[in-house]
Amino acid sequence: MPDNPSVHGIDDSPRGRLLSAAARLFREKGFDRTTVRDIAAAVGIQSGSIFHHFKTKEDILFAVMEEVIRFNTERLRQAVAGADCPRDQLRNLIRAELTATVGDTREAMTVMVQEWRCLGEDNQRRALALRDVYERLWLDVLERLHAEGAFRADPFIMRRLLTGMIGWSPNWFSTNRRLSVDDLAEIIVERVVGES
Amino acid sequence: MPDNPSVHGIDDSPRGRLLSAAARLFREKGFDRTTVRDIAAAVGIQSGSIFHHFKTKEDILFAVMEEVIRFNTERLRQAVAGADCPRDQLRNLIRAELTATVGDTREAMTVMVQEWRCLGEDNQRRALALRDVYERLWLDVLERLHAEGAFRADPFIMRRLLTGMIGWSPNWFSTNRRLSVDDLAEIIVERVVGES
DNA sequence: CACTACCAAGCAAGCGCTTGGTTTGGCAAG
DNA sequence: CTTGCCAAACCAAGCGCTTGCTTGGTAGTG
Repeated sequence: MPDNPSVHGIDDSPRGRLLSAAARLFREKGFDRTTVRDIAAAVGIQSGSIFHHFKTKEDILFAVMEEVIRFNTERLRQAVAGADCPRDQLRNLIRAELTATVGDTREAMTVMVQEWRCLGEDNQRRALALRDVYERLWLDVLERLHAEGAFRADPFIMRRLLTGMIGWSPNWFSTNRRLSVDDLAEIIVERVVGES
Repeated sequence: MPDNPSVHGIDDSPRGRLLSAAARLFREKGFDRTTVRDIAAAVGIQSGSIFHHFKTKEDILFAVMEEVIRFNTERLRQAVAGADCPRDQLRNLIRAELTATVGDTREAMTVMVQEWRCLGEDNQRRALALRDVYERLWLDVLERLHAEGAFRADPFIMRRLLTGMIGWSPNWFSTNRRLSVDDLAEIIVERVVGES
């Protein structure tokens, strides 16, 4: 029965332990290559017992995504609330999403980006609704910066470029190197408002 | 027998038609959710007949990736050769990779980014070797720009941010909108050397 | 005794791949 | 012009295995 470092924002009920293990496995091997037997073995139960907690395998994936979106939406809210001017809010947002992406919710965030299409239509719609709230927080700040003349490009497009830069980072960023999350955040800020 | 728009850089031999169909399906449904029966049906043959052309299903995936890397490495070479100063070379590189990513080799490029882990170890190493050549072309130009003082950040990191921005674009960029590939390329250039 | 959490066993479906044989197009010998 | 032949391309059938999920029952707790 291997131990499992739990993902931030998920409790350690049986259901929670299942979610953390699933998030890790989904990231390592992908949703399709992860079997319910893998997940069960990771928390030390029989494969059939999973279906006492979740109706289907896809429901596990959706639950992982739902938890991580809710947790990080709250994190973004505090990031915006923790600064006064839009420029500092942007820095906080980038730090927050970077932390989510390469830090404490890394597993689940990666899963959310990469395994989107493994959800059925209904679950995709439900997840999209949650994502809209999340994206609104970004756009509000970016639109304010744009209005101030901090950058020329369309705020929607700027957000897409940011999503790309930040979303790709788990593929190369390593925590134990010279570059810290704050360092990287600063570099990304400069991609938006220019090197001062 | 449904018709299949062939991917650029792939001929229309039986093998080539198989590759184009596979690239499209891999992108739409992912490697794991695409069955050999799907691919066979897309080109109008029996599932078993596929293994006359490829030893395993994974070999099809690798072949798709190999073709697209070779084709686009050549494209990058011409992009660099087609400009004199590093700044124009950068613009050409961004245009070229954008074209590859949202244009003619869109299917195969997306597959290469997303289905990397579906390759076995050997094939991953072989693909990585091809990618190194591709990345060298980028780094040469970025290092020259950095030496000129066009930007402060580490060229390696700058390349990673560019990979993220460009690699994410197929998830939102639409060909038939106001924004052209060249427009987007210009916006991305400005993320590197600043808005003039 | 009810409730949550779990086990042991296994089913039906779908998967990648194999097998042995058939069709097809080109091409040189008679 | 015909014939014989070969290799490439393909078919029809199905094997062995894995998959998600079901079922019927049990241990522990308040």
